[in-house]
Amino acid sequence: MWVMAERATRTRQRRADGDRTRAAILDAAVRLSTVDGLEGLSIGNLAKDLGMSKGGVYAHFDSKQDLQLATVEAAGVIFRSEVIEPALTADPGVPQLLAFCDGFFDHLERRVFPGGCFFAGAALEMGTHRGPVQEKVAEFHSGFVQLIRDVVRTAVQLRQLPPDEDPAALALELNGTLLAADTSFVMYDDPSVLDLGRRVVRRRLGLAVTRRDETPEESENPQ
Amino acid sequence: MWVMAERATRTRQRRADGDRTRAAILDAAVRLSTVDGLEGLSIGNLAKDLGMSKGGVYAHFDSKQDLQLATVEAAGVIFRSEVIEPALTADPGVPQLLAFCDGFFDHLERRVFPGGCFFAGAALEMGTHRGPVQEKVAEFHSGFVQLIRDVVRTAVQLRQLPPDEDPAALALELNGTLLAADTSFVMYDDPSVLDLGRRVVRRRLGLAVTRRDETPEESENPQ
DNA sequence: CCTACCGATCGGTAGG
DNA sequence: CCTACCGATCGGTAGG
Repeated sequence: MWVMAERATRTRQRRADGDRTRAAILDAAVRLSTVDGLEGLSIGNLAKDLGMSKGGVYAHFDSKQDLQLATVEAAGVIFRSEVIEPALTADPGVPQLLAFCDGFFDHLERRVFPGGCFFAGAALEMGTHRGPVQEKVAEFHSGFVQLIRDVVRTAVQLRQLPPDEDPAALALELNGTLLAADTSFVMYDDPSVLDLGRRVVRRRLGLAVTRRDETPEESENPQ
Repeated sequence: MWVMAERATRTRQRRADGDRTRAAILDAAVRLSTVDGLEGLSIGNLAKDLGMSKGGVYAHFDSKQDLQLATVEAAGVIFRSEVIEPALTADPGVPQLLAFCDGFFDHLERRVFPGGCFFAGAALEMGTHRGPVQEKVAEFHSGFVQLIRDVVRTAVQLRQLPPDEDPAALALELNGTLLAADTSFVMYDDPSVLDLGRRVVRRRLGLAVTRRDETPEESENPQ
């Protein structure tokens, strides 16, 4: 009896170690791939970063593509927990839209990913290389855009936005502002573009923008 | 006398051949790098694509970085002639802003670069790799953004846009819409997102958006 | 999870 | 503009 228990414990322990190692590999893979890209990520570099051998990495992933797929998955888990889920606790409609965007700017500023938004980079890099990895990135991207569209639709129903507001159009605008801010932030390493992004989003959602040099009233379009 | 003339002709001919080869290399380099990235671009692949040897490529470029710098330069010349310069023939202010954006959407649709906007990809890829290449990409990027800001300022002066319009904010919004459209276009290979982008830009610039299912009057914000 | 190895390709050079 | 080569690294495998 104790033999079986002992063996079960050992198996559980070993699996737990394996899972921890796998998680550590993926954590490093997500980090490195936001800097070097999903293609630029190499098993050799990854192993060196972790202080282990290439064979050790291959014990957890059958191929580079397998590693890339798991890396996209792991990045999605991080993005969901760091950006999407916190924003979903805000009130439905415009407050949630604002929370998505602010959460995005914040995750850049906190450098959740050292090379900027994982999915912005992955989308442009893998968009030209059709295959399972591109499909997984596209799936996440379209899910995020669809989520924004749904919340815009809710905001319209709640009369927080005008009835003719096109959800797809506003989703493109908001997503675009996030992408442009990410690009400038990565390029110039300057957080001031994130403040500009925050102001743009507030104005577009019809919210007051407080700046030192103007009163909220002046924000109204006088035409 | 004829010897010098002969030699000059030969030299000119040889230089012309060399220039033509160099231009052909850069044309292929721009094309390949929008698909594989500026780092993913390899001298071997480039030579194979051109049907020449690696040594032939190294006869024109001292190093990969030298090739990358020339590739960014060549992409800039293409982007200027295909997008920026045609737009500058439009009337100053809002018409020029519209022309920049329409020109950008058109250059995607015409597949001037097979892998989408060269600079969108290059900015995200090289943003995390500081050096001469990143600086050249950043220089072009900031020049484009500055150009948009200047034209917004002109539009405000011409009273085509409200006096409180923030040039930096509108530049971020327009640039963002272009980036979001590029990302979706590359990812899903679907030109319909370009039409969505065109509508978004027109609306943001206060221009009539004609759609089958609504009159321009309905586009006004009823709040 | 390791060492030791495979063929292919990388950026780059020598010499012509 | 070519061939022939360099050391380093790539993704991946074998065997333990």
